[in-house]
Amino acid sequence: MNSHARGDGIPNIRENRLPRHFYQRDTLIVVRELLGKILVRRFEGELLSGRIVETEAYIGEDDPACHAARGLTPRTRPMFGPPGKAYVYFIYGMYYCLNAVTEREGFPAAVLIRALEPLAGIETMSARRGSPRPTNLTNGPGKLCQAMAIDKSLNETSLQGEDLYILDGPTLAAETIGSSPRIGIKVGTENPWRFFEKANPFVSK
DNA sequence: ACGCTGATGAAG
DNA sequence: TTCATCAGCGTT
Repeated sequence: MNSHARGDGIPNIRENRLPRHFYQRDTLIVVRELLGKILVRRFEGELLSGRIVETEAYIGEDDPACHAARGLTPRTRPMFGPPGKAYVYFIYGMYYCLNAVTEREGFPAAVLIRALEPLAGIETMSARRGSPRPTNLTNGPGKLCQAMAIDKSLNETSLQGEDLYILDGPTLAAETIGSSPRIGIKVGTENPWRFFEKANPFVSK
């Protein structure tokens, strides 16, 4: 029985979680297919969720913008590990960023989740963000982590677990996906490895 | 355009 | 131990 055929009208959330093999593929495929999927965070008994509308790919030790370009260190270890786990890092002294680890174990790569379209738990997320407008809640990698209470305690946790996971959803049509160089980096700008849903107001600035 | 803020890794 | 760097954000 699949998740749409339970007969009780309640989606089978567990079975809808993206499996590990979704992530164990070419990062340039995963970075596009993650658009439209649903990021879910269980926090203090409440489910906070949002539809992924912007992502970036960081691919291997030869990508100068990838943290793994300096090799295996304590910080970058999650990217060298098995796919389907979270890589959460602290940046600029104030913010966290969430990545989904991709590719086979031993090949360091990940997809940075840059923006969400808020779905559930909007009241809680607004309060955590200091009550900004809905379009200013999760339109940036640091903002969405603040809204969803994602910090280093979730580093290296499975994305098929109970506290943080990504649900399957319809893959976006290619013509609705835009791309550009990645944001905030000074190297690797020749690669247009940022992807976003065109004309979506929840994409970052 | 700039200041906030602290982890990170390289240099010494 | 110092130092430069930094995949961000908010305010100016």
